[in-house]
Amino acid sequence: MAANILVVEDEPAIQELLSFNLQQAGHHTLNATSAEQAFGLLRNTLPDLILLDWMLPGVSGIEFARRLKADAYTKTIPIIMLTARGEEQDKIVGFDTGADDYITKPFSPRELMARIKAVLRRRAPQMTDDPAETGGLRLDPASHRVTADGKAVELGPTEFRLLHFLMTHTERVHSRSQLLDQVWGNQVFVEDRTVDVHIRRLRRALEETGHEHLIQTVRGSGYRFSEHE
Amino acid sequence: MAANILVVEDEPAIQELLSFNLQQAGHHTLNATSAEQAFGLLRNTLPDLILLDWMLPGVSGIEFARRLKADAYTKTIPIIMLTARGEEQDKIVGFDTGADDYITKPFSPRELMARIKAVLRRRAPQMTDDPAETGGLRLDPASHRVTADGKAVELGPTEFRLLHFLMTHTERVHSRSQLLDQVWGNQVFVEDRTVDVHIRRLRRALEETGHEHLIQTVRGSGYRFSEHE
DNA sequence: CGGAAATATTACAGCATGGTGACAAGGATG
DNA sequence: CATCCTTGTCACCATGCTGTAATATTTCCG
Repeated sequence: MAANILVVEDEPAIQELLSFNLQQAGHHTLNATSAEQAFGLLRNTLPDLILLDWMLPGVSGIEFARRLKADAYTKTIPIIMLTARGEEQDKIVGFDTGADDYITKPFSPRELMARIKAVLRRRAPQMTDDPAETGGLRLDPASHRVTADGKAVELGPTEFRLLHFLMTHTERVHSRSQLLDQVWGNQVFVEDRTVDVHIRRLRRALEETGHEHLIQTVRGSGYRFSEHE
Repeated sequence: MAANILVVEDEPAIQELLSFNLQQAGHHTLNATSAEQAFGLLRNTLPDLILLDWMLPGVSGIEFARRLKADAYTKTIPIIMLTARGEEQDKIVGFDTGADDYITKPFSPRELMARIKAVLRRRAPQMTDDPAETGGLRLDPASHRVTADGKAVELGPTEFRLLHFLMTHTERVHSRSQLLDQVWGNQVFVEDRTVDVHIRRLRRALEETGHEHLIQTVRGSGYRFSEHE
């Protein structure tokens, strides 16, 4: 868990309710009461998910979502729409703007949490605390442990995050800059080549148990985590 | 157990019934017959849980709950709602205000106690008086005693609470700020590094019997209680 | 085969992080 | 009032982690 979630909601009571429940679940929250304020916050940090009220004073929620999806920097951020109206028509329009999910008031906190987890699982599996298990490796985010065939693997913080991302996005090539974005964060300025070094460190740690073949180089493209070959 | 429970209920008969059962179960009770009176009591002490009647003269129970959840000082207190109406609609609104559970009159004392225990366990397992036992350590909240392989361990109050929390949430990394929230309380402002010092004090106390390995550092993340390694 | 481009590997300096002991303020106790 | 205990903070130190650059190796292609 531990995602940064931006809540855009003008009604203080609901704002409070949402923030409280999110924090209870271990997330960090950013709060905005209008689309304008939200844009200001987005200039500093990009959240992992946005909870967005349908109806907002000034720029409406739906217009806000449209703008986010039009901007390359923000268009990948998952959005969950909140609305008082439960009409089918609205849902369709909501999805059209790029909302990833939809929840109608009144809702139970339990349901909201379930949807958040579902969206994060789809868009950013490494953000949840579900254990990942592939090719003899097991990585448990909750206890922050990695084992290879049952034996403990020692990793530094960056290698841990790197492996976590790779294990939740297997059988896929990731370029160095994609890895920097996903593992380091999209605002960090670091040499592309630095990725090579951390891949090296990760491989060395996996050599202990002979699992280094899981981390594969794709010449000209990047790296891949794969069970095959 | 031994939690402080605030009962907000205007009907004397039910008030009496609740208080009696709660005290029977070893809890301390505070009584209020209206939301106004309850607010007065909250200025002095924050209870561990609130039993709240849905219908109250003056400010209604649901409005009372909403206000509690809007205040940073009280918003973390679990609330169990009492209502005569068993309609589904009510339940949904109840959860919206942040009530943690729901019970409809008439109810059996047995059921009520079970729900109270469940809520306390969910919100703060270390608040129940179930003894915790792991890796040779035994911590008994009721007698406020800790033993390591049968030998007594001397701990200060903070170290006791810290160990209690860790033993009820093992095999999991806790960041310093999570520990501050859970062990110190979320209204305290204390340096993150203070946690280190108390971890040190806890470890030193456990060194006497060679159990200090149970408290593990996860560099860059926090601390963990674990039997392994 | 020769050479260029891409990747692997190593070394290292700077920085971040956690461990530790000391200490003063505050509270409880007698 | 004196004393003891607890608590939070700080300063200092040791260690681990990180990014970069320099060097070695591999791969690809004419």
